[in-house]
Amino acid sequence: MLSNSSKYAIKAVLFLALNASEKKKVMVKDISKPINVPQAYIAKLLQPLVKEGIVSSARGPRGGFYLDENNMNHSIMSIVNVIDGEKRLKSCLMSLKKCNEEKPCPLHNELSASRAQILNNLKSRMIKDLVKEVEAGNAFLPL
Amino acid sequence: MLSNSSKYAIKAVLFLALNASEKKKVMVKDISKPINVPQAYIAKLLQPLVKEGIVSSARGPRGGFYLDENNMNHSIMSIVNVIDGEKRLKSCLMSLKKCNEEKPCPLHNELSASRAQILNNLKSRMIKDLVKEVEAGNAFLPL
DNA sequence: AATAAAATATGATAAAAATCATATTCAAGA
DNA sequence: TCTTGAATATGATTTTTATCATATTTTATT
Repeated sequence: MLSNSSKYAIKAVLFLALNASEKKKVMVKDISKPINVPQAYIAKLLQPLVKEGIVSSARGPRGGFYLDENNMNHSIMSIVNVIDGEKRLKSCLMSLKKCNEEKPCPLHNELSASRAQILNNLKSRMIKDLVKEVEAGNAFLPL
Repeated sequence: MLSNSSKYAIKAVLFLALNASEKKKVMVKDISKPINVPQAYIAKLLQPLVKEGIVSSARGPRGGFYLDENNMNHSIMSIVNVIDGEKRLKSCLMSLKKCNEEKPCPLHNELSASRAQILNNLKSRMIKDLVKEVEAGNAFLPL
């Protein structure tokens, strides 16, 4: 459902949301260790996120990555879409092109509801919402 | 969530359940075309399923694959487990080892319920159940 | 017994995903 | 303006997954 890369990206974004700010930028090497993802790998994943405005960055000395208010208003799904592309989440569980509500495949009926729940959730939950949950003590790191 | 291989395997099993029997065995080449999976590939996938008793087979002239009553009593999850291994479905959406009900990751709370639904479904639905749905006209092929 | 038709076993190749390495660009501070 | 510290861009390597090919074994049929 989610690629490894997407999972890593989500972890990195969440980590930044919780631990960085414009005043306190965090360098890749200081992201990679706590989220347990190779530095070069996460560095590469961050690029398209910066380009899409989900993460902010600054080069040079005292540079690094962080999230501002705007960045935090992106959904979790938007992260996945940037990294994995749109269709990964949208295709049916069995990847059947011809499967739809009128002519559902045998797995469709039972699974599509719970699947839709997951997708809705990823779409409607913003980064800031997850941050709030952690701050309220209802969810936890480390990632 | 499901590998390509698992999806193919499920398609093949379903196809056999609907179109083959001990009296009317079906050869790989006659499976591969309708389910739209390369012959050599599906042939390989069928082997472990035969070994695990999810599919029946016979060699030689008039040989082929089919499902008997016993075979049909396996769950969809059992197919996935044979092809992808047990842990693929079991690991958390984010693949976080430390994530659990006591210390859920930020995505856990909202997602675990719908996820559990899907898994339960795959576990409790037997091949014969899907066959019945198709026969009743509530679900459709082609796959 | 010999033949032919099928699955089975094994391994080779190709494609995609994940990981690693390095050169380039930009910005801050001296 | 020079140096240094950081992201950024690009590409190479490795690993995994998917796909293809072929030789072997089994069994029904003649």
